[in-house]
Amino acid sequence: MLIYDDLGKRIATSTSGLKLKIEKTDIEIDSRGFADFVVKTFKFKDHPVSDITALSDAIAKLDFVEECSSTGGYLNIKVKAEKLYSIIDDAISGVGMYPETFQDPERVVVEHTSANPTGPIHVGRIRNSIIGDSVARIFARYGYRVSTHYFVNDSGKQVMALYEGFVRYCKGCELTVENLLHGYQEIYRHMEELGGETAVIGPLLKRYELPDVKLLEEIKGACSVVLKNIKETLGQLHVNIEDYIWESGFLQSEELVEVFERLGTHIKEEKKAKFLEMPWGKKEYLVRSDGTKLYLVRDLAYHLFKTEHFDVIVDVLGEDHRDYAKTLGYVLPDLMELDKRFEFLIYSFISLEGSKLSTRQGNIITVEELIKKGLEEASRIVSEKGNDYDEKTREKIAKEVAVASIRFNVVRVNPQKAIVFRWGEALNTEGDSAPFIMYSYARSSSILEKGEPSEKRKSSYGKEEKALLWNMYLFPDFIEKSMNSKRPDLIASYALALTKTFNDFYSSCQVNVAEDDIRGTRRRIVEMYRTIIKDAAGMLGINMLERM
RNA sequence: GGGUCUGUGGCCUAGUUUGGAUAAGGCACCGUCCUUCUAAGUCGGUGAUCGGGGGUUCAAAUCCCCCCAGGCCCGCCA
Repeated sequence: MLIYDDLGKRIATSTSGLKLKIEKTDIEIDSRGFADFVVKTFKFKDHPVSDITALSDAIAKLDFVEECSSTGGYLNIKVKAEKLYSIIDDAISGVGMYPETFQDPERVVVEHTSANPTGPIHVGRIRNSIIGDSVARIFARYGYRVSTHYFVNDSGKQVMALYEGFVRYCKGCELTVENLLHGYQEIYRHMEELGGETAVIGPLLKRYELPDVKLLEEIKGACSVVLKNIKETLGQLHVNIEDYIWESGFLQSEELVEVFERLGTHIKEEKKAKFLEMPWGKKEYLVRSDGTKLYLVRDLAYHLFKTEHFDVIVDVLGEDHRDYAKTLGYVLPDLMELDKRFEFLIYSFISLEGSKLSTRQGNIITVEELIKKGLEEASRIVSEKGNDYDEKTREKIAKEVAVASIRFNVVRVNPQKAIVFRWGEALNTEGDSAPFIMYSYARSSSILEKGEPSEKRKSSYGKEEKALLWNMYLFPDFIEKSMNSKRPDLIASYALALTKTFNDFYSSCQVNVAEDDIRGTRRRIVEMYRTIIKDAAGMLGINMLERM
């Protein structure tokens, strides 16, 4: 959990002795520029005006309240800038961050990406990784003990097609991603002439479940090659997944046995096939008529495994898995009686304008390609700026800018909303973008680097200083909201809004040329901003640069 | 066909959970500001009956109903 001086809560508490008591939820953060906090008093119709006045007076008396005025059914509360300053200053002086994180004993696992290792990761898939990685970072920032998982599918028809395609169309070739992908696309192109999926993959499935250890190893080997490529790509985007859990590991596992035990009498049978019946009428199959097991079983075993180590299990899934998530959300707690928190973060797809993304059909834009173009674009911009940075510095700037831009342009959109991939937007570096944030950070670094420090502090604050302090004060609120709703885009909007208020401050408040007390205060405000914006960007996997 | 999610200026996005004070940003376009700490920036301007229609309410982008358009799902695939 987060620890900070919650002024809204203090206002609510202070009204406990009044006729009109308000809750923290009655105190809203103003978004229209009337005040800092706002209370909608028109909601309290059954209270006489005198109660509202008493409420207003009580709030106005609080030591951190600058002003509390009642107008047109609203209570507009303005907080003292010096209070905001000291709240943030104290936290950063004490623990180096605002707000402070109190380690929660609950263990959280975020499973994300989990793309079939049948080819390089493409732009349609990357949203999963970016959202998943950001959510994991936000949970960790909030105070949970977080781990990340990638569930590697090396047991299904797709990977068998990958293996078989390589054997048939690339016999004797070197085991590379390109050759594997070629074989994979070829086998799907010729599937009809070969007699269909059952004829081609069926025999492999049987051998797989025996299990034929040699086959298992060979398939896993093929998957490893592709997975290595995926890992490298993810790493470039600062997505580092802690554990890769192999699906084949559950084939003969204790967990798999326990899944069947726990499901017990819930399992129905029809023509030797085993299935579960959902309350909404759907049948979910566990075992085929020929005795081979379906993905659901292995995934249930994997989830059982997760409950042995974690308290909160978060799955990041594409919208095509919405119904599947509903199934898991029912089977795990209700049929298997697992008493843990299962949460599903469903996101909509990134589509290509006019065409559909498909690894099988070869219609993809790979993330490698996206990063490459992003790097070229960023390098071009860095050169154009005409700074006197050396080659190494330029490369570093271009790399971080490219990665940050790509991540930001994906993460800033509400996961629920679909994204159409457009090059111009994917690599956007102006306006509402990562470089806009990074640039203001670089400027703040420059301010601190150039001027003289001062221990003196001033006692009054200007409009822009106050606005910046207020927005910084609100940081914990946004961390909480984005954690609770599993929406990293809220952190992205926050970072943009905070940067805008910093830019206002920057353009109207001179720091280094000011008198000692003003300079001392302003430099400290700049330090606070740097700490907070870097923290926020960090939750989105964006690394700040001291200069750019 | 059934289910589900989405629809906000020319384009992209926030606001919808918990209905209220001028619908907020960005891109593009027009104009402003580098002899003040980095112009990837700043300031100003043009531009929205919030998909359409009904309803509830003193009050609707927000809640309810119907319709339209688009995404996704409806496998003994994963």
